[in-house]
Amino acid sequence: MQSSRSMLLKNIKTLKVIRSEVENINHIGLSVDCVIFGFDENKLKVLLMRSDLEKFQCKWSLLGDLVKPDEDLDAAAYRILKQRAGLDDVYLEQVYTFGKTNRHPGGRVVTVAYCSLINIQHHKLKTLANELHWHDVDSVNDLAFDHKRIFDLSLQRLQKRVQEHPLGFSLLPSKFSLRELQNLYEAILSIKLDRRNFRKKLFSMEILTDIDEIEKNVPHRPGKLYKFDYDKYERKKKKWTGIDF
Amino acid sequence: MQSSRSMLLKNIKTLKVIRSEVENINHIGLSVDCVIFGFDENKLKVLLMRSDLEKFQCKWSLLGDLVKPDEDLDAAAYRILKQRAGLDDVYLEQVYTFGKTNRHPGGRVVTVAYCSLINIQHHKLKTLANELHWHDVDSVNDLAFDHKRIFDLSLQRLQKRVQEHPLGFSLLPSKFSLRELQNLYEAILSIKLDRRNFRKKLFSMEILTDIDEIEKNVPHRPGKLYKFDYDKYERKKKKWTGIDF
DNA sequence: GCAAAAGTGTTGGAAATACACCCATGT
DNA sequence: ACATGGGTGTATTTCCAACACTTTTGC
Repeated sequence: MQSSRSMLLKNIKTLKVIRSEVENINHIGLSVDCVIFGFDENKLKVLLMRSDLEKFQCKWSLLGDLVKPDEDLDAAAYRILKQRAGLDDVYLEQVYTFGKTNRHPGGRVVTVAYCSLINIQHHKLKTLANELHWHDVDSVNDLAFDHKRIFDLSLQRLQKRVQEHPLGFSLLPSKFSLRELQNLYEAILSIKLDRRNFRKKLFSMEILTDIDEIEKNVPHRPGKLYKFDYDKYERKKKKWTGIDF
Repeated sequence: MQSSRSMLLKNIKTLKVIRSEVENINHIGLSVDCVIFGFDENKLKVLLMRSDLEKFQCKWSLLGDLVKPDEDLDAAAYRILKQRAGLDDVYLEQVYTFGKTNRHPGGRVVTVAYCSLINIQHHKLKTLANELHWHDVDSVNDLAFDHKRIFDLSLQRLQKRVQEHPLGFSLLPSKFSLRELQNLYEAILSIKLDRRNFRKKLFSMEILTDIDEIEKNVPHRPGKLYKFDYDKYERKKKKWTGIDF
């Protein structure tokens, strides 16, 4: 105990030492990159802009910026989304942190990826700076920096999360038909689903409210419209125990 | 298009500008904290040490340190684990990044949490500096910094991951009885499982090899010992599509 | 009336659950 | 002999997957 005590003392650091290490020695830049998914024309989309960086001018990039020293990490993500795309009222979720020393040509910059799902109709882009616009996810390649890796991982994460939580609804208008919902899942997961089983499943979850309206102006029999009932979901959501791999 | 082009030019940054921002303006410390889980005496454990920091001397903390400017983030995690606990040959997985401005009293330090599962018998701690030792997970409270939050989230993540992937095996000796395996799952998930159904499930997965040995020195009928067969798992693991929330 | 998508049930198989008795070993 | 946990099987239920025809609307 005495020896462990002396080791403890040997290694002890004061706040001043830490502060000096951070300010004078450990110059690591910290940035946030946002991967914003949307859904339109039955396709999953992602929001990209032209890179700010001279070197990458011709390449597309995620929406990112350096974190300010007095800014919470989450706050930085929201600020960046607001600044880069004028988007507000959007729920962001942290995905992963990328920290290879050589990932940024301008020096050591570690980046934290955030992702979000938004309804393209409800969140009109308020700026088009840097040629900001929506791209089909399957046409994304060769992004600036390591953004392709970030994008790939975010998409993977989305595919998993969307199966575990009712995130998909935030990509749709608040009133939607079951066909739209199914198209969404098929697009995100790149699979085909059986229509009858899909309906059965969704109805049995009892998270949809039939609002007694139908589609308009479709060149075929109109479908019924539903709303997602968040409260019902909260009450019913399953606890998850059991081994399953 | 012309206006978007001019906006593009207005905002453009050279590498030099970025470098200067990182070095002169954005002083954000970056650290890694490791949450190391182990299993012993039928209890889930976590490795803690006394905080390095004067201010937190009386509190327990995770194993952490600042990331060096020329060190990959993952490498930093492995280095810290080696340095703090003498542990090698351990698989680390990134969990989450914590970035509140006020989380560290020594200034702005953002930390990336990593977690790991190790077999306490096979990885004897090679140092006891800072009173490093194993704590029962349910007796953990009031850690230094925001380490309790980090710990809680890591445990949550572990509980989830362990149901989706055969991670649990790395907490056990390479030869183990089904009872030990079941105890492990019960400890991690804090639930009771039916013994017969548990066996049935595991056998039907065909990921265990019967090595034709039995337990020794137990005060009751000895159980058979098994090994985890990673190759079989790789061949059989399920792809996962379907909605399930 | 025709094209296009909406809406609807049943069945068989697989997997999960619940549950109770005998067996092998150490003391 | 007894205490302790090891080992085993069956019946029931629940969930999932596969599958085809009729209905409603716009044109």
